[in-house]
Order: sequence, then C-alpha cells, then structure tokens
Amino acid sequence: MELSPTAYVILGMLDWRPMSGYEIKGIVDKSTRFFWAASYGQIYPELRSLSEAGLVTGKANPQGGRKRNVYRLTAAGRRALRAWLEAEPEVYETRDEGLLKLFFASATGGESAPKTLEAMGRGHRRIVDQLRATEAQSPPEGFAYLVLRYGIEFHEWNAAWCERAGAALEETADRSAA
Amino acid sequence: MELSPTAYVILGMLDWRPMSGYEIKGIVDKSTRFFWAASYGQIYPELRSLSEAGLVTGKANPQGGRKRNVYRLTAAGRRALRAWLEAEPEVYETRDEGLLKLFFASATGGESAPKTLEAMGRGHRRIVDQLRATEAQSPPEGFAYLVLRYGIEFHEWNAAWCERAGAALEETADRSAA
DNA sequence: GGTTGCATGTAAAACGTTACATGATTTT
DNA sequence: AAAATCATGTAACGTTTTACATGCAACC
Repeated sequence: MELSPTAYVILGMLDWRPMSGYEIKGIVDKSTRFFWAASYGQIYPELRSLSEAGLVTGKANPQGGRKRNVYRLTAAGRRALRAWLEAEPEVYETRDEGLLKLFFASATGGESAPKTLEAMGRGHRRIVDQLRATEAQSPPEGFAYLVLRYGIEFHEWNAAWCERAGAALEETADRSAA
Repeated sequence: MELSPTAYVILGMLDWRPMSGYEIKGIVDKSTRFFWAASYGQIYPELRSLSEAGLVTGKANPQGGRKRNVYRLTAAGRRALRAWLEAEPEVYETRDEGLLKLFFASATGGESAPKTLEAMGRGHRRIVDQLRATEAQSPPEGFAYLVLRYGIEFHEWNAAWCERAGAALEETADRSAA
C-alpha cells in the first residue's frame, strides 16, 4: 500500500486533530501550499481511499443543516505516518517559468531579462508578504514554524538574488554603452 | 495556440541551433532539468505538434544507417518564443518532500527531524556538485551561465539552511537535556 | 436580498513519468 | 563480444488542475 506524499499531507494534519476535507484544504493553503500543494480534487478522493484502506475514519458531523464529515487517524494511519517520516525524502522538484525565461533571454538579445528578473523578484516578495502574515498569527515554536521560517528566508534570498542579478545586468549594459 | 512552458524549452533550444529530440533531452538533463524537467514522453510528441503548428520543421538527417530527425525553428516559431519571453512568468511551483517531513516531524516527537534535515542537506549538496561539474565545462558568460550560477548559489543556501536548522535543533535538545 | 464562507463532491482535461519496444553505432 | 551511447517513439499509468454542480448558513 504505497501512498503518495499528498496522502501524507492529509495524515499529518489529521494527526494534529480531527478535521473535515474543507478544513484540511484551508490549512494546506496557508502552510504546505508553498512546498506541497493539494486541491479539492485530490483531497476528497484521497480521504475516501484512505478511509477504505483503514488509515482514517470519517464520521458525519453536520453543523445544523450543513453537512460535514470529520476524519480522524486510526492506529494504522498513525503508524503509516510515522514510518513515512522515518524514511528518506525522495521527491524534490521545482518548476520556475521565470528561470526558464531568463535562461533563454538571449533570444531577445537580453532585452527581456530585466523585466523577467523584476517579475521574479516581485513574485518572491509577494510570497514573503503572505508568509509574514501567517507568521504574525503563529506561535514561534515547533516544526511548522521552522518550515515557515524556511519559507520566509528562502523567498527573501530569492528576491535578493533577483535584485543582485538585475544590478549586475545593468552594470554590463552601462559598460558596453560607455 | 497556447503552448506549455515545456514547448518553449524546445523552441528555446532550437533557437540556439538545430537539434534532434535526443539532443534536446541531453541538454535539458544538464541544464533546465533543475528548474524545468522534460522526458522523452513529452519531447517527441511535442516536437510533432510544434511541427504541425508550423513553429518548427523537421528534416530526416540519418547518420549512416541510424535514423535521426533534426528540427529547426521557423520564423513563426522564433516569433512565438520572443512573445513568450516578453510576457510575465506565471508558473512557480515546488514539491519538497523533505520540507513536508520536517513540517510533520512532531508526529515522531521530533525524533525524525535531524535525519530528515541531513538527507535534505545531502540532496542539495549533491545537486551543487552536479552543477559545479557543468560549470567547469561552461563559458562563464551569458544567461545560461547566470541561471547555472543561480542554481549553485540556491542549493548552497539550501544546504547551509539545513545545517543551521540541524544545529539549532541540537541546541534545543541539549538545553532540555541539561 | 446579495455576498461571502462553509461544505462536498465529480468529470474532463492536461500534464508528466515510466516502462516498453526497437535497432544501429561506437567504444571497451 | 559486450556495454554504452545514439536515436525514436508509444502505451499505460499516475498525478494534478480546473471547471462544474449543489446547497446551507451567516452576515451586511
């Protein structure tokens, strides 16, 4: 019974406390989204199959006339989560369209590069702003906070790199103009 | 005619010089792979559809009895590439299973965290080694080199972060043991 | 009465990897 | 003679996003 990392996102959150699929999605969007995203189209079917595999159990928990299914980890689910945590991480992937545009910028004679770098820097700074907003509401402790700090420092580093690279580009442009 | 960023990887490389699908894959694996991967299963079908769209033309160019199709950009292909380069980058995604394991490390009482951090650091250092090997064979100029430098500095920063975080973890462990 | 938020789910499409199948040439 | 490299391609599978469909409840 091989589970995808996305399944462990769900198991990990249910280890904190019982939750509905909707709640899981809300927390994902404020936390793991920056290094592991998940959509409703994954979460609801995955909850069902985890339930069939006996790793979680769902219970109807309607709030008034509004339906709601709350899931919790089973003992087997907790074991599966721990086993995964002890194993070596395997997946590491990045898709960065900005870097790709920078990589091929010679096709515009380099003209497109400054704008691309600015857009990349803006993107990273926007993420920093979002993460800082989350940080302001988070207790400064624990692993979720450690990873949040990683996100902030990481995107700050990236934004700074974009600025350095932009400045270096200007310099070479000035030098060839002189 | 919306093209995926993967299509632009192909157009971008063909803007450098005419190439076969096999060659494109070889160059991808030494360069863009670290921020935009592509498999044969994408490259060959994409070459065909770019050809049907009139953005590239293929010509049989067998080497002895070994078949080989070399593609080159058309004027329309060059225009499409430039238009894409001038537009804002949109896709930015990361999937980092190590961060996910760190994020949920409290489920092992934090016990799994040091090993996860070490594995993450090892992974980043291995990428740095690969990129440095490429750097040793690259002329230190141009946008491909700029992006290569980004890769090296980026993964070095990441490896260093993992070491810092590991050290911080040890410190808190020592403090609570004392 | 309208908007926003809570809540669940499916279907289709897009995207991507892996394994398979085939065969020539070059290097060891 | 074997192994590595060059070379093309498809099929099956798995993953992920997006759009759609539905409806209640709370707030303004």
